[in-house]
Amino acid sequence: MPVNSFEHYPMSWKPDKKALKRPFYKSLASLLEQDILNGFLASGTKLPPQRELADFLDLNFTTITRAYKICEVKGLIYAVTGSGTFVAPNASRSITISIDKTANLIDLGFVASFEQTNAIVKDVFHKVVDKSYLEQLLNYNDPTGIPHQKTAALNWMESFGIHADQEHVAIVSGAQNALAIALAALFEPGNRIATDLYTYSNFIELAKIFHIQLVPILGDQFGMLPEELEKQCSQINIHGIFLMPSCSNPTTVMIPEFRKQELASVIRKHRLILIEDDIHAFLTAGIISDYEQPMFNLLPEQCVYICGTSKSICSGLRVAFMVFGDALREKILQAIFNINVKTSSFDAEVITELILSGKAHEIVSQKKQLAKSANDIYSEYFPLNETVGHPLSFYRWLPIQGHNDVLQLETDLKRHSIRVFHSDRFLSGQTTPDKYLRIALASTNSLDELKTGLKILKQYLNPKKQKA
Amino acid sequence: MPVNSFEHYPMSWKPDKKALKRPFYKSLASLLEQDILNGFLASGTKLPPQRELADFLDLNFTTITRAYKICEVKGLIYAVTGSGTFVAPNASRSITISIDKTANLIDLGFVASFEQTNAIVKDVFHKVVDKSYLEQLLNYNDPTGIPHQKTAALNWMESFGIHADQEHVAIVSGAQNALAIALAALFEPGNRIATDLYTYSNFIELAKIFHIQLVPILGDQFGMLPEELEKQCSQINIHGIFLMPSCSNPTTVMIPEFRKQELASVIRKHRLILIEDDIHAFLTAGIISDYEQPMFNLLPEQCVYICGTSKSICSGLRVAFMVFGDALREKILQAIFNINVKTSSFDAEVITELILSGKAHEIVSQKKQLAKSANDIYSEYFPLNETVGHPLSFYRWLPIQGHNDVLQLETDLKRHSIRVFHSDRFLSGQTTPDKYLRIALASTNSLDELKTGLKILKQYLNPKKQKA
DNA sequence: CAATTTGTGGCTACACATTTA
DNA sequence: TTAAATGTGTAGCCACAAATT
Repeated sequence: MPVNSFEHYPMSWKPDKKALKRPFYKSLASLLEQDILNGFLASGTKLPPQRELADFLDLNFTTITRAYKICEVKGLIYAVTGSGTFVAPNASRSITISIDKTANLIDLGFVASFEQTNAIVKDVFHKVVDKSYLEQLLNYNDPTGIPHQKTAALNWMESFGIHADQEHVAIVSGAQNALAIALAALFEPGNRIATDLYTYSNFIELAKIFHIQLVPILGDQFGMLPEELEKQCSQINIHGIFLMPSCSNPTTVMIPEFRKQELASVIRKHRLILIEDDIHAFLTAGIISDYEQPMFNLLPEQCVYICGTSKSICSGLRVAFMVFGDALREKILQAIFNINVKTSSFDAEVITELILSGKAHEIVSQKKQLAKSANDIYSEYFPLNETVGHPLSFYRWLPIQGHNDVLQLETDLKRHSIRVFHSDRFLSGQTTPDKYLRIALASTNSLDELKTGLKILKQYLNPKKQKA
Repeated sequence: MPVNSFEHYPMSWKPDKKALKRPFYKSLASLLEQDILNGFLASGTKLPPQRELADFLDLNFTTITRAYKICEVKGLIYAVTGSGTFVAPNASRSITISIDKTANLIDLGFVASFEQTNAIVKDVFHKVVDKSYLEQLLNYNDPTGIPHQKTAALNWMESFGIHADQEHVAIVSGAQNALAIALAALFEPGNRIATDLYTYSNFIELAKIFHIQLVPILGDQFGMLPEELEKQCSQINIHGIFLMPSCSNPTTVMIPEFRKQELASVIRKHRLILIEDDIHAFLTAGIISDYEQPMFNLLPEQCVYICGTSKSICSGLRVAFMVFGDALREKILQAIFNINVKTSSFDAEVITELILSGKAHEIVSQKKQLAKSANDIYSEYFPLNETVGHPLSFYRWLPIQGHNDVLQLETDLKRHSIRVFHSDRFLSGQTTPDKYLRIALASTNSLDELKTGLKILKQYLNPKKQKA
């Protein structure tokens, strides 16, 4: 029997003692999961401390620890030593972001890539199907890419500062696919990966699939703070780190060279595996003055560099390049064979042809121009703070106030024909008081439609000013 | 201190007590892993019982359990209640099978798909690039397939007995990719999946990646034995089952209708999730008299049906169809978005065009003809046992004797310019006394090359007869 | 800065199921 | 058939680390 009565000290969660079956820890975890998914326990709710709940249920407190752990690994709750256990921000729903053309909405949510440039790609298809070696693209050969395709890939990445050889590059089916391969190849369930407080939501979901725990690290305008990373690394066992130095998703933060060096030194010291998603390299290298090199160059033996072509060249062709050190090579190749077998050599050939013919550069400059225009339009509605963020980003990070109910805000805006995502979707760990919206600029059918969307959004967020 | 001295009772493995650091269980697991990977402990070696080792190391025996468990999940060892713990057959190497054109070998190892038919595919490419809607294939839209592509897919599968609607089919990047998606979507680390004793080696590796334990189930000439499945299910908690009813890889066993019914009833009773890999449907439906329907029809709500087009139509275009019940739909779609984002709409369009134009059927009949010829050639060298196995299989399962050292046999044959895989690569669990070779018939550049290969192989396996 | 709260991780105890002899 | 051997799974105990007060 419990020693104390808890009737006077209300606990936020009082599971029915009679509903508990053996094994207790599984049964309790499933009760908690149900109550969270059914909405009885809202995001951010503090759960009873382990010892208190144990006393209430007349169990040993480590049995509660076990139950809480199950829910934590599922991403339903998170625990902070010293302060307690809380219901996670995105506990009750998936935050995977995918395209959605079913409703007739102005899409400021999913980040596409100014699909207007795809007309240029069309021509190249004709050229590729007339190649004499077309038939050689249709078999199982060269699962990581045909040599001349890899050469083109290396050529493409050279302008971003990447230097590698044929043995240390592989062609995979898009950047997201590369992330899945990296997680499968290099991490195990229960491993921890450091990320920015706000990070790419599909990476969060991917981590959930592989049961990898994300450890949010504080940052400033220059990206993740090295001393915060150092602190976490010295406290708990962290295995990897995920960064998008050229332009973080969703915050648009660029990491300058000095910060890259500092971070690299912490990463080196603690032997973390760095996953560098450089999907925005084409918007940054040679354009932004601070940009010197990818972090891969600083840590070649403990880094996977991922360069997707969906944002820069063509989204429908699912092609990305992975570059990796020799120490990681074998594992990554195995994971590629097991998850993809190979990537369509035809798709890779079209990308190759686009690169070699110079059309890829043409597309990139068109996309840059479109990004410039879209950002100009954006700044008409929401003036940019000059000191923060990438000027050509395909999305913007808009601070908002007084809209704490994420689901409500997104739903409300849908009623106004706008699809947009709230910052809580991008939270890698606990919730924060600051709230934002990520506004995709590259997904509308035209810049005019973008204008319409931003106008509606502004009116919604700030109705008084608009009326005046 | 240990109570007994073990100097007189030699244990197969005596870890150095002094090398143990805290935490003991991790330290011990890593010692064991090292000794297995370095070859000090050979496949099949019986490890000391948990209690005995605990006594020797002066630890509690459940600490040993933990250490053993870590290695078991990694696939290094396997435990059998009552009889002990043993080093796994494929502990010290990856058994992923991928194409390898680097050496100049006759490939009887990797199963390709008579790539001679790819010339037919070439023509269709020209037709597709001239489509008016080509540009619509180059964006992020329709991540699970464009409606008319799904219609073609359903059309294609209808002849195999599959009936489903647009909402319950998705296009993914090949059958192996579909398996990865199914495992990611529907299972968790530590879950168990029942398989045949010998099963598709890349599925074994995929299970390792996702930390899913395979439970080998005995079978006979008609496939897995329902009573054996029932026995395992009632003993331990099994979550899923993997079957290739049309033609098991590597054994070429076909499951007849009566056995499908029996298995389905056990699967239904224990609510297993069935992963049905029907990559050989095109060789079976309408050809083999026993074939009536896929198991998906018997268990539509708890089955993922996977129909790859790499073996039947074209291997270089990475396209497979997944069909699933409503209960599994949401999870599978999420996994597709997270692992692939989407599959190239262009590749899917080529497959669609091949299906709609009837060229796919033309390819299939050519492949069947080639398979027939290849099997005829095979039977000249190794007479077929009429009662077992698929007559048109792209590979054969050859019983051998006296070649227990897998690595040695494969290496020896490589020296004779033959690439071939030993049955141990396909073992889902403990080792067996019977030994086989899987002989791929669909991967040589010509049927003549196949003849040469089989001749060398026969000579190697049976030198005396050859001399006579 | 010390005491307290709260979570983490590792080792032990033990009941139980299956297999083998 | 029974006893012994052997692995499985759950719960409890405890030292400790971090954060809060």
